[in-house]
Order: sequence, then C-alpha cells, then structure tokens
Amino acid sequence: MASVTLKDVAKVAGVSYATVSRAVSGSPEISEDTRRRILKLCKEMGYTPNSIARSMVKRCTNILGLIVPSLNNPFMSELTADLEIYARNRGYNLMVCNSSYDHDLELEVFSLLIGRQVDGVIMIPVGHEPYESLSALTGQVPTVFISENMQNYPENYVSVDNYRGMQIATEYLYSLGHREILYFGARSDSKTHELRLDGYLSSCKKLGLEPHVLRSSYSRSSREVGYTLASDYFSRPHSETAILCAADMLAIGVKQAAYEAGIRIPKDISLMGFDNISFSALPEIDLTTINQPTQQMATSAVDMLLDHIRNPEAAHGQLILPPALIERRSCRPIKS
Amino acid sequence: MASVTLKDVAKVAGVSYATVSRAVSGSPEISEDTRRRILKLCKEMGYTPNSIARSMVKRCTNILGLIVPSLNNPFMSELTADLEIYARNRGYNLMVCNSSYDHDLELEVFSLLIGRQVDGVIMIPVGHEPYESLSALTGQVPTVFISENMQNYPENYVSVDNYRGMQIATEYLYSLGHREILYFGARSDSKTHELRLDGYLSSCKKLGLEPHVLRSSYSRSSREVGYTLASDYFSRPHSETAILCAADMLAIGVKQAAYEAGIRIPKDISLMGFDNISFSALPEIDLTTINQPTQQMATSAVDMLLDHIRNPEAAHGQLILPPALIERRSCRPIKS
DNA sequence: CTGAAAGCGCTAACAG
DNA sequence: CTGTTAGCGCTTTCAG
Repeated sequence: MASVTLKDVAKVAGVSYATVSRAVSGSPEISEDTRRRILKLCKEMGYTPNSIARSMVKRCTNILGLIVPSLNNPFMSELTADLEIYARNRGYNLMVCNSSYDHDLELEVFSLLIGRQVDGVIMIPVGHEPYESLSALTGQVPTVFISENMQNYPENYVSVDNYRGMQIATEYLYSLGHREILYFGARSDSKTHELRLDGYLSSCKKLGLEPHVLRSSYSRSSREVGYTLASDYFSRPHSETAILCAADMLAIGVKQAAYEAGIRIPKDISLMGFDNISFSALPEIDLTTINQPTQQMATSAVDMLLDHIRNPEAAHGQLILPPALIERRSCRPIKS
Repeated sequence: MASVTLKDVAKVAGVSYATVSRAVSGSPEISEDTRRRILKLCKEMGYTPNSIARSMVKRCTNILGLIVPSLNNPFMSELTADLEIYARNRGYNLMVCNSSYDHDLELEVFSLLIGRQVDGVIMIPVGHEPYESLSALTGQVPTVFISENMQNYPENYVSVDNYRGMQIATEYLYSLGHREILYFGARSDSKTHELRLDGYLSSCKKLGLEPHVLRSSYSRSSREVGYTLASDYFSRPHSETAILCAADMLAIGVKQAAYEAGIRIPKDISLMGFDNISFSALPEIDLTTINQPTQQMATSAVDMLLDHIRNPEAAHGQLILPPALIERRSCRPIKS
C-alpha cells in the first residue's frame, strides 16, 4: 500500500516538489495555470497528502483528544457525537478514549494523547481529581473540561449550572406539593454532584424543607447503581413522596426497582432525573428532568479549546450554561 | 508548550541521541546501566516520545479509524466503546468519525482517515454502497466492516448472522401461536436488512405463513422512524397479531406509537426487536429480541483488522457470529 | 512565480 | 554496546 507522494507528482509534472506542495496547500504564490495543472495531476495519480508529515513540520496535528468515562451512557455518547461532528467541521479529528470511570486510566490515556501530539484535549472527568497529577498534564496541552468539577482549579470548563438545575428541580417538586423529597444518589467524589446536592439543599433551606439525602458510594451514576440503591431503599420503610435523582440513568434504575417492588410512578411516588437523555422522553419512561444543553456544551467546548490552542496565553474560560425544566409525567401533584 | 526531545535528553546525558532512542524504545542492544540512567533522566526532564515523528519513520501510526453512522444509537455507541477499549489494549488508538447515515460523508471521512495515515479502518457501513468509490478506498488501507453489507464483495467483515436471527425470531413467534406476523421496517438499501427480511420470508415459507411486510423508505432504523411508520400503521385497519421489527430502536418507536394509539403490548399485539440494546432490558421496555454479540464482534473486528495490517496479502475474512433469542415480555402466546 | 535546501523528531542501518 | 548518518514526506525560508 505504498502511496504516491509529492515527489512522485513533481517528477511527472516536471516541477520541483515545493511547487506541488504550494499547489496542494493553496499557497497564493503560484500561478493559477500551474496550480490547476498540478491539482489535476494529483487527482489522476491518486495523491493524498500525508498529514503525519505535515504535522511534523507544522508542529500541530489538528487532532483533539477526547476522554470520556463511558460511551454506554447516552448523555456521554450523544455529547461525543456532537463534539466529533462540530470539531470535524472546524477541521479537527477526534481521538476518543474511554476512561472507564477510572482515575488512573484517565491520567494514562491523557499522557498517551499528549504523546500523540494532540493539539488539545476535551475531558469529561470522572470526579474529584488527584489534581497534582492532572495539572502536570493540563500544563502540557490546552484542555477543556466538560463539567463543573474543575470549578476550584485554574482550568477551562464548560458546564450546565448544576447548582441552579437542582434548585429548579426542587422548587418544581415543591410547587407540586411535595414536602418530603428524597435526593437520590448523592456522590461526594465529584464537584458536579456536590453542586447538584448543594442546589437541592439550598432550596430545601429556602423552602423550609427537611433534606433527605440518599448517598451513593459508587463513582458512576448508572442504571445498575440506581437499581441497586433503590431496591434497598424500597425494601425499607420510607416517607418521601418524591425522589429527585442526581442523573437520569439513576432514575431509570429507580424505575426498574420500583416496578419490581410494585411501586407505581408517579402514582405512589414521583420521580425526577437530571440530564434529559433522549430515552427519558420515551412514553414508557416519560421522566421529568432537567435538561443539559448538550449540543451547546459540545460546540462551546470545541470553540473554547480552539481559542486556547490559538492563544495559549489566554485566561482560563468558564462557561456555565442554563439548565431547563423538562416537564413530563413522572411527577404528580400532592394535595395537602 | 515546547516539549523536550531526544536531543535535549542526549545533550544532558552526554550520549548520542540514538542511544537515548534505544533506551526509550526498549532496544536490546544497550547496557542496562545506561538504559536506567537515561530512563531516569527522561522522567526528570519530562520527556514524552513524539509518536508523530516515530510514525513518520516507522511508516505506521498505530491509529485505527472508526466510521460509524451515529453514536446516538446505543447499539453503535456500545460497540464503539468495546472497540476502543480493546484496540487500546492492543496498542492502537481510535479516530472516530460519524458518517451521519450519509454515503458521501462516509466516503469523505474515509479519505480523511487515509490522509491521516491510519493503519486500518473499521466501518459500520450505512447500507448499500456505491461500491466502486468505496473499493478505491478499501484498496488503500486494510479495512474491516461490521455488518453483512459486504457479503457480496471481496472485503473483510464480521457480523451477526442476520438471516438466521430473523428465522429464530419468526419461529419463536410462530411457536407462540402467531400466524400473522408483520415484518416491520424492511429496508432495501442495506444487505444486512435484506438478509433479515429474507430470514423472515424463508421462515414464513417453511411454516406456511403468509408474509406481511411493512417497508421503510428511511435509511436508518431509529426510534423516530419506528414511531412515524407505526403511527401510520396503527391508524389503519390491520390483522397482524405480532410485529417483528428490523431493529430494537424501531421497536421502541413502535411502542411509543402503540402507547399513543391506545394499543397495549403484548396484550393487543406482540412486539419483537433485533439487536438487544441495553435499554431493551428495562422493565418498561422489556423487549423480546435477538441478541447481537457486540463485544465479540468488537474484539473479532479488531483482531481481524490487526491480522490484515500485519499481513496485507491475507485472504479476506468473513466471520458470522450466532444470534440468540432474548426472551422477555413483549410477546404473548395466542390461543388458536 | 519557482527551485534548492534545511529541518520537524525519530528510527535503523552501518561503522566502530 | 554506542555513535554517525541518512532519510520518512512535507513546509518554508531564501535565492533566483
């Protein structure tokens, strides 16, 4: 599979290979005639520019690294799709790595991507980072995080307003008449999740509610975790009339457990999520939730990253996007 | 972000940079002493090998291209995750591109990946290819397809046995007493889907059933398509007792339409899918379906691709994996 | 406008 | 075992 190079084309065209290079890369300092002639020849000979060689001299690859905990979570796979498409439209390809919710792996693939000479990396971090190790890496290549986990660190990030999102959720449930609201799946290993919990707590305080928090010791918010936690919860006495989940996938797991426990949603208990993954819109799921503007997060993250690649001295950017209530039918009003 | 190179290390170590190269790349022809000394120095100086430069001379990048129609379909995003993790364990990174179910884009990103000098590409093709254009590309780089779409072409592929899968599905519905089974969402733009339809038709013949086929003119099998087609179907008179969908996502769309039309599943009509995406296991979906062994497909595809990269002259490989019935509760027996 | 030549960071002969 | 050297394919001065 030996490929044809600039030199080959140059030989046939009877020009120096610098000229071919100029024709191909659209340099202005070349006559229209020769450009056309050479471009035609390139096509005939099946010449494909070798971007490795180009990267070598231009000292940039037009490749972005993406580190994502899991592609099995629709929120992340949808985000990944948006990131890839938008980045490609801006001339960048994505090298995707799963961190599998593992801090060590996260660092490992980050180093790997640096060795690959990616121009920048976008990372959805697992949670609270061993920040010293991470910052050694982010110091080497422009990085944008998608999440609020980096809130207290000098890093670029874009995120939905997690704190405000959970306030909206709590206020909504309150407005429906709920007074005992269980916050489900709180994680202390992630700033994002802390902020969500804090949003809930602050609303409780403001509304005069007693907070009820069910903590999770798992480092991911999957359906399985939601199911496990909820099965346990439903098996014991409980007084709450609504469950506010830290993520849609948790809520879907809760539904499953509720189903098996013979508890009907929203008849017996109301249920809310956070993320608004596409499956939450299914009539069988029909989950009231808080929307994360994934598409906007994707484009903003890429834009922010490219800005920093162009101007590495720029100040760190923080972009917090507004969440929105998506009202469906998993919550019902309570008569007081 | 100027990085430290072999030369820098060599200068400090007081050796030639070839020696450093040998130390780093684990060449045997170097004394343990100097290796240790140099490796230590590399770490101290924060040296990261530049894999671009390495690729340049080794004429291979250890990068695989992946072309996938969409990451919003859980079947594909789960497959992508499996591919990435397995490939990385074998020393390869994945450059992922969405073709967005678009033939032209498919070819475009393929060329792009070739320009990127990927060592191989894995592609989940959209459907019937303009094969002439595609083969010009697959001739340039080892390629493995995931799907049976390439069955009639000299290409590598791994796939589930789509034909047999639909036979199993049809036989299962028959065994439940169904005699009027609607095959839902047949597509003629994809060999994979033709085979599924043929599997259904062959079983109909064998079992003495009259085939009922609802064709789709869409080039993807999404929830939206299933919903649209089914809404139309339910609005008109129909006699079938079971709907056999060409894909789980279609079935999920059908459920949605059924729900809105007041048709209960499986009470009023039985429903089956194909793929066994993780969401089909949810109690609210609870879809009887045919399993595709995604993980095995992923590892096999990577293995097959790496074999061909190592030995490009090898014969084309075809691997057809067995499908399996996943019995859940979206189908019910009919009394005759 | 075009050609010649240097070099991006690294590997792989080839000598010593 | 270690150093020297010639490229990998391309861009980019610098001359002409």
